[in-house]
Amino acid sequence: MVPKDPSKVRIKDLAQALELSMGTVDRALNNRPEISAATREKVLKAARRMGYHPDLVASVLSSKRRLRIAVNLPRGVTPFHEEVRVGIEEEHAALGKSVVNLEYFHFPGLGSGEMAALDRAIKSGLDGMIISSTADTEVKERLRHLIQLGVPIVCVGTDIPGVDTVATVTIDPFVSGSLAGELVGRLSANTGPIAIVTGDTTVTNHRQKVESFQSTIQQFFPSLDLLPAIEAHDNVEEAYEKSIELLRAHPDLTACYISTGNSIAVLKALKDSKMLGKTMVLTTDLLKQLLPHIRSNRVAGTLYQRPRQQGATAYRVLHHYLSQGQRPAQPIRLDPYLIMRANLDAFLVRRPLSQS
Amino acid sequence: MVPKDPSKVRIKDLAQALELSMGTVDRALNNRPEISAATREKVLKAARRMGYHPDLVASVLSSKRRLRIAVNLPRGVTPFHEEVRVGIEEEHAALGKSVVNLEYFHFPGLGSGEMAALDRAIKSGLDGMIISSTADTEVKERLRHLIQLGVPIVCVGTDIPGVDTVATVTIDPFVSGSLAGELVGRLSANTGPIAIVTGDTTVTNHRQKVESFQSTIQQFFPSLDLLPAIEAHDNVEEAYEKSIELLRAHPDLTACYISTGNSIAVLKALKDSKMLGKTMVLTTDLLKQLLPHIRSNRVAGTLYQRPRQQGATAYRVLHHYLSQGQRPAQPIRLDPYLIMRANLDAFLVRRPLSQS
DNA sequence: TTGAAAGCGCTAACAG
DNA sequence: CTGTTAGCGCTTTCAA
Repeated sequence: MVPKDPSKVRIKDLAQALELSMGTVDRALNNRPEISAATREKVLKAARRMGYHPDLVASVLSSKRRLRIAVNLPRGVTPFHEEVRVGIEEEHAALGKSVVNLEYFHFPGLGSGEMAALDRAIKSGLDGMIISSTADTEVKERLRHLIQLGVPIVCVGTDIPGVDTVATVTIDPFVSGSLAGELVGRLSANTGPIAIVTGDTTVTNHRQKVESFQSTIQQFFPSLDLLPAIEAHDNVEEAYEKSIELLRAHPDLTACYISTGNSIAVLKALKDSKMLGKTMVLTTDLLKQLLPHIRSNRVAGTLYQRPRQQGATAYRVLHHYLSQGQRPAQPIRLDPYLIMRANLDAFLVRRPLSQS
Repeated sequence: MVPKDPSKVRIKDLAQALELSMGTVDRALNNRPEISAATREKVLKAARRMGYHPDLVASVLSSKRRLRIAVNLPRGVTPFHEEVRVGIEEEHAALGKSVVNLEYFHFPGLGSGEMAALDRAIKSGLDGMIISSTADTEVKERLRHLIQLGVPIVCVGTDIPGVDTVATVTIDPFVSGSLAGELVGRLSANTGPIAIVTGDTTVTNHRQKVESFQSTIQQFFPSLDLLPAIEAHDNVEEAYEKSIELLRAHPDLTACYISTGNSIAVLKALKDSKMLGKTMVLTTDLLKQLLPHIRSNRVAGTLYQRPRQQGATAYRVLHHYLSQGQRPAQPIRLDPYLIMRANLDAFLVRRPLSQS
């Protein structure tokens, strides 16, 4: 242990140097309204010159308020979001629960009850919000409104086109897509048709994955026959129907890259078309039902999206923005983990899968 | 924002309930000596009963001391450790510099000056320490002594056999080794000799990587001819000599997995033996000199060890131990990133490589 | 061994 | 618009 740095510049020091009161200095430093522009400038300049840095600990202790972060996520349907929630919770604990109040607003599924949950959250008053992607235009409208009111929103999992979030945390679509391309190219026969099943190409993140995958195949494996991307819109039926159709048109499908969470439906279509085990399959999620397929190599591998880390990072970014006012310059992109037959069990040891 | 929880139990509440002073309660709660065993028990019981939880923010603000964490790492030789340092620094900034004082004790290389740096650190007094692996028995002796004095030590990068660190942060050797095995098995011809170059098999982490790799090959690719592991002891000359020897004995080497940071020397040996581009190579680091080899596919891929994340995690774990007294039950293991030709550039975009 | 009281640096309520 | 002052919950003297 060591004594606190005595050379540290405090509000009191600034106040003395400028012959102002601590209250005034505080007002200038924290952008409070009750102060003249002139004094504010003077204070800010002095603060910069003297090297003032706010002491967050003291600030938190002193203010009788805590930040309120709302978490709007579907509950009980997608394992991805269950994991995201765990990550948020863990980071919340690590960063100190005494500073932030976490409040969950669940809804039963993507697109159902989302609006109501959002309205509840808004009504309860909040300083920031973590959400997952949404395609609902009405929801988007509300989000834009929230942002206008100055409430920062962090989106986790995908981006939301048309909504100016403070940050967006996703898997790196370029790394993911190009690695998928490389693996498909190397691990499958080097001729024949290659399919890619995605969510919705109006979502930037989805589109970038597709494009990276495609350009990797074109550049390094030109002998493969790249089929147009299939959009399944995160819908089980749609994914199944379109996959069946695909397999009818291409009964010799060499490989299939499922770039968002639709693997189960696609696998079912493969099975029903008697292609399971013949077509090389690369997925991006890690569901319980997927494990036997990976073990038996019917699924060559999965580019795990690390939902827990995504949740933790989203929380952290929002926390940082709320306490320091800095938003990340770039979208935040995590690198995927490659999980295959051999490393699956070593991976799972440290990472109990949530049910479903 | 929301008012602070008014139902929170404070020291003052305990004091009032027990008809003691805040000072006495504080002494009991923090294991200070100047208190009778009887009152201490009474206080602790009441604290538990009433659900008291210390407010760390207030505690830090009030105490005139800060934690002192020493970082003992080589400087200017291994890019790995440069990155580890960046990670430590970032996490330090994120977790609040006002709580901890970071102090660096550098030394010029693994095994040189390490002892002196350690002694300087010890003499300066410290609450915790982050170090990297060491093979030096004299250094280990000192570390054990430090631990006996109650100074927690977190080891980053590898483990230190025989030293009871509070935590050890490494890449997951099982995931890493088995994934390497899978990739070697799938991406190389399925016959011929396979080599593995490691550091030092007395280091648990190194041994586990080797064993995972071997058992994966044996289980899934039995037609490959697995050669005994080569130990290079993180020494450039040794790595080169032994590789040359290896290649003389096995001029048809199918693949080579370099499981610790010796890739450059091994690649030089491959080149000098005219085998570069013929033998499939899998590495674990990401040096500047390696990039052209990855781009040209002479190196099939690298299982990146994420040194920055390792540093950040090490800091975080130590911080947590120092403030909460909890040590992780298990060694902390990160999963590697697979980097290949196609995703290399997408990966580097967000991650400027340090020089050398 | 215990109690009383003065801060840590900042915020917020109130007065001017 | 600005100044004054009383805390936030805990630690740390200093006195008893």
